[in-house]
Amino acid sequence: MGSKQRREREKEALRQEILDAARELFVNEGYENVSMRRIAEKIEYSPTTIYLYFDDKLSLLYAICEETFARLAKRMESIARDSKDPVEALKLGCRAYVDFGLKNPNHYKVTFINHPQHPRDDKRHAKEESMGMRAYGNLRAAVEACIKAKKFRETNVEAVTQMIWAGGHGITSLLITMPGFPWVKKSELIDLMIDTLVDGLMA
Amino acid sequence: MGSKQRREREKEALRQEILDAARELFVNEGYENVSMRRIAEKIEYSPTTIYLYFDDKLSLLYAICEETFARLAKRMESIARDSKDPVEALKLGCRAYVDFGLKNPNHYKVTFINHPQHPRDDKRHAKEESMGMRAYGNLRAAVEACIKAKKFRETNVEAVTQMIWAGGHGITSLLITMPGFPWVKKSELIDLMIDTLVDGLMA
DNA sequence: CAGTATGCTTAACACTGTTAAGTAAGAGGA
DNA sequence: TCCTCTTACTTAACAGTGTTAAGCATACTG
Repeated sequence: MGSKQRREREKEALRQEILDAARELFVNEGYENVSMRRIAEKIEYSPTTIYLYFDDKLSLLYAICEETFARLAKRMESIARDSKDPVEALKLGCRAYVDFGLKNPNHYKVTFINHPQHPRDDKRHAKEESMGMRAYGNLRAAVEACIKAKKFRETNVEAVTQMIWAGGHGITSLLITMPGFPWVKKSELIDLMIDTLVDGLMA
Repeated sequence: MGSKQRREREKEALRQEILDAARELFVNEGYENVSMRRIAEKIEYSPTTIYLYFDDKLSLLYAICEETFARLAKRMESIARDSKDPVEALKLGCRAYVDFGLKNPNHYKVTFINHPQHPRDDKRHAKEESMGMRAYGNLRAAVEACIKAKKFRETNVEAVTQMIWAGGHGITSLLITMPGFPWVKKSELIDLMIDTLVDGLMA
């Protein structure tokens, strides 16, 4: 009886179909501008069908964010591998992070800016953010490499990592959420931030 | 006929009452968790009465944000006045900004993080953000003073101002939106950011 | 072939922001 | 004082939201 396996395959396929539809809508129009009914319409099922595959709208979002995080983490890892100089690697990693955010603004919004948290959110949180933690770990490793190579002066690795993250996030999020503001050239702003932070950390 | 004036005074009083109720609810529970009906209930009027005083929910929010901005701008200005050293003034200003955000997280969320923009948003935007621009102007002036005093090396004032803002905003927004993350001590993180940026900018 | 489990849908609930229409009270003029 | 008209507010409703409970076929199992 391969029928059971086939049905399970079909179930998984529909799950993916829902995910794909939701991702496209979320990314193009933003999380809160997309209704469950619209997602359902897109996949040509009834709205309630989605609830057979996902707990709620937020879970749908979390699942998509995980994918996104995975892509980001992968990119950061390949940068770390390909670079020789640890400082250069860190800089490239930061740029990659910001660029990633600017290229996927709605994704970024949803994962880092709005970051809607479930009411009564326990193990769910930790699990969904595993990929995010992996990306954070990459950044931390890059910082640690700079310190080990004596390029940075000895300091609290955790704090420095978080500060650099905050620097990148600050630029990314402001550029995304306030597009009407008279910003200077984006790349100038990004480079200035990264260079200034790194300069300030130099031994 | 003083009756006309009296009625106008009463109208203004109700407007303030609405604003006060909305502010308290927004600040305590967050913008999107508060419904017009709840605000109405609090002031003991029907929900539609609010629409006689404000265009919509977002306008209510904007009005409140203006007040908040004004407070922030005032604080920053007094810091600028009281400090002698321009670099110290800049540092204190940044700290004041971050502290302000952390002390009023829901206000900060609503003004800087979510920053909901009206669809078909023209002069409204510019006007509502006048106070924000004033605060930005203060920061810019502080940066300019550092450059004029030859403490910072000559650079693009606009870019440096925006970078510093992004640095402060990055920390503030991350601390607010991801309270579950294993952050290092807040004050350590804030000081590290400010000191590192300023060090990186020093002549 | 009967019975049951599976996968999906229809209908509904309790909300949301917002608008149109209606009502009651007070002001202004004769 | 009486009538009219404006002002301030309310009630009812619309169109939408996320989500759940109940029902209905289809397909699998004994």
